[in-house]
Amino acid sequence: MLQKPRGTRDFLPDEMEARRSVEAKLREVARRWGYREVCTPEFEDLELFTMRSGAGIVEEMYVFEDKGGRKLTLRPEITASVIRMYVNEAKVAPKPIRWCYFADCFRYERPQKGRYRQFWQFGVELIGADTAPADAEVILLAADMLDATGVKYELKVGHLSFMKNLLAGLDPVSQRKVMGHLDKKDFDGLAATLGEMQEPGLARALTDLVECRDLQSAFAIAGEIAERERIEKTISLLDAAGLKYTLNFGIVRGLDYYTGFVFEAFADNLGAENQILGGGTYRLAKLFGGDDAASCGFAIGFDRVMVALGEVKQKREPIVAIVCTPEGRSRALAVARAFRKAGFRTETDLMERGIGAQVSHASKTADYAVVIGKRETESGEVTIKDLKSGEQKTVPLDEAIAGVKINGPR
RNA sequence: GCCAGGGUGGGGUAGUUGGUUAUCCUAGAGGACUGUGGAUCCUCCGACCCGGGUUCGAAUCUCGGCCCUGGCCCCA
Repeated sequence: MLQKPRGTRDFLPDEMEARRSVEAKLREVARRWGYREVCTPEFEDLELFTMRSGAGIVEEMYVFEDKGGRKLTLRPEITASVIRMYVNEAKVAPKPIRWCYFADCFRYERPQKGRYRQFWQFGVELIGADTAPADAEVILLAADMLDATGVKYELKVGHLSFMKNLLAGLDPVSQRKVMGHLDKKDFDGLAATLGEMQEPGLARALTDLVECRDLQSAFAIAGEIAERERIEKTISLLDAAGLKYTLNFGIVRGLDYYTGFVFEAFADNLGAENQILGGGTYRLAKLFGGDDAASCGFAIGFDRVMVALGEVKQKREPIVAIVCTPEGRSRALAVARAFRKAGFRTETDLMERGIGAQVSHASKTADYAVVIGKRETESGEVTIKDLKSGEQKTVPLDEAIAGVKINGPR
């Protein structure tokens, strides 16, 4: 039998309804903050991603050549595409630009809990606002969106300038190596590496910085930082808004294109892959041939949020099954039309079953059965049966519709 | 790429010191019945992940692959 490709999933209606419901909550929050949806191609020139992250990421992507010999790739993330789109289409749009997206991405990695080869991201990008209120808005929006889904998480906020300041004396290759240790909290490896570099004194400062949880201490450890005022202003805006977060100056996030604030959120109840959101401030537009617009954005790992939420009880709408005898069938269609017009999900028998078998089927798939037989056709009424309690009554159509409206799903 | 544990009808399972036609529940289809059959009874549908090996004989033992679950690496 044919199988779906490794790391992909099929979604049955129950799961799709749950996903769409969470998606709708995210969309609604984005809408309220003024972030409007954009859409970019599912595949892009390979160069778009290698330009930014180096040739190494080719191993982690779905790369292919089209019939014209173009090197293309299924997008592994969407920020790069959005910024390319900004440079191509919207350079002169009034700033700030507030955009969001919800779309699937592809990475060729080993699947595990919360990690799939096709996965969905809900992200936002704020382009062209290089201020403390801009940074604060994006971080607050991130929290607002996660809160809307009901997921339990911890938000960590950091800023790269502290670490950059401490590492300013090292060459880029050494910086990268040191940050690798810090990202993994590998302090033994850190001390060893710095020892080799004749910089043993740095180990203590970096360890302190990574464990430090307040701004004043961080400044004390890292020394004077040019962005100090901007950082303090942003943090005070977060505090004033009552945001729940912890400061963490060990967040690295690959550094390649992040320039200032970086933040991540982690779900409490996931496995090894528990990061559900990541973002920060960055400058990518210039790399893609545009102006040097400052940007700030994040992406939510939608599938991980769904895993973290687990089996959530969905609010369900009532389902009506029309049950009829052969002589009632044509009126049954009119009755079904009336229920649908009233907004209810309404299904009729397509199997030409007997009335008993229809009720039997309805009891598994619906909340109400509306019986249209010879008697109802003659009287002009309908018999409505509550499939949970078994109670039924024969009433005018309007009354039956009103009853479903009042009582809801059973 | 590496490690561990798994893979039996659509879902859930029994069966593995090798031995008839692979068990049961559920779901699905059909019938009896023809206004509640949502019951009861009957029938049908449908599985040993794939391939090689050992054997008279493999779901069972063995090797390889694929896939699943979780972990490592990575995580833009």
